[in-house]
Amino acid sequence: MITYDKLLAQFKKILKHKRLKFTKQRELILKCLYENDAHHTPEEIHRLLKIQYPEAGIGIATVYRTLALMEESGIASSISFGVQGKKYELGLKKHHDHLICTACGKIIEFFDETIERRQEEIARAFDFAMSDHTMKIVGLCSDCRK
Amino acid sequence: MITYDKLLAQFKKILKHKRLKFTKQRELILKCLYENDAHHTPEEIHRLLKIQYPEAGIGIATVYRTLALMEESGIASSISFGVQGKKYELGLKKHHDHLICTACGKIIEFFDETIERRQEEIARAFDFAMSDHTMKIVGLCSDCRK
DNA sequence: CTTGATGCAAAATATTTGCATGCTC
DNA sequence: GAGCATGCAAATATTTTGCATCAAG
Repeated sequence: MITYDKLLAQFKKILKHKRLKFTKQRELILKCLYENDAHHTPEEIHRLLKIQYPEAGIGIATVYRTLALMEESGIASSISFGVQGKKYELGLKKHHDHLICTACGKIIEFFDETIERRQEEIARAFDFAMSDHTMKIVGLCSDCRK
Repeated sequence: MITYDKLLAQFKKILKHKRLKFTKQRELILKCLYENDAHHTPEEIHRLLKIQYPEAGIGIATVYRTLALMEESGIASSISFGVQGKKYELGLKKHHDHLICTACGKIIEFFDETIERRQEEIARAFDFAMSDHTMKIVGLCSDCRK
């Protein structure tokens, strides 16, 4: 897993390249994604930030704007889970896919070489320049079947 | 592809089994999904219905309620595309996955045996009772790269 | 006739935007 | 200092709900 310092450096580099500014809010949102490495909605991230850094007083609009910016730059990525809307996670992790339990909401990440390779072949077959791909397996985890 | 009559029969069967009623609105929404076989948001479906069957005066709430019901019963299924929110399609087609062009929004469906098999193996490996799975490949189609 | 379904409008959510002000660079 | 970023509140957009009425079984 990437260290926070490297992540931060990468983020700063992207900001500089886009001539955007590095602000305390952007740093805290990045840190929040790093430290709470599950998948969170913008609301959840906002709530976490208000609890962890109440003095910063980060507004919800900034959270939305920053997450959009991060997704656009590849620093974060989002995935949609049915009803609950978009959830974000850091995007610089190794690529992976998700298993989602419909009962408890648990999310398990996995990586599978066979699937990765096959996706590339399919994109090629349809003459698609693949920029991203996601796979979700939905079901009941072992705990919830007990 | 399933015929409309078969689809309708299946839908009626499900409704009867759930002790729900077969209404003109539900029929029209089903027909709309059948005839416009792309992927549509609830709003789009509502708009189509207002154009095609203005005299029915179907309300947006009914569209939402009916799509939820159909998804729950497997008659329809939804997929989320980034910003644009949930889109619905008929769920009784053969299972398939999607290629999505980020430039023109085109959606291509495909089916791949290797991926299907591998997904089952992965679910088994994590002791997951898989109920559904989706895969999206995002990128630029050949037309949009020209 | 009983009970679920509908449309409407209001409510609840979710997300985006305008703008005055504050902070990076 | 110039210009982007921020917070706030208002504006939008999206989805759900309450309720009186309608219609299917």
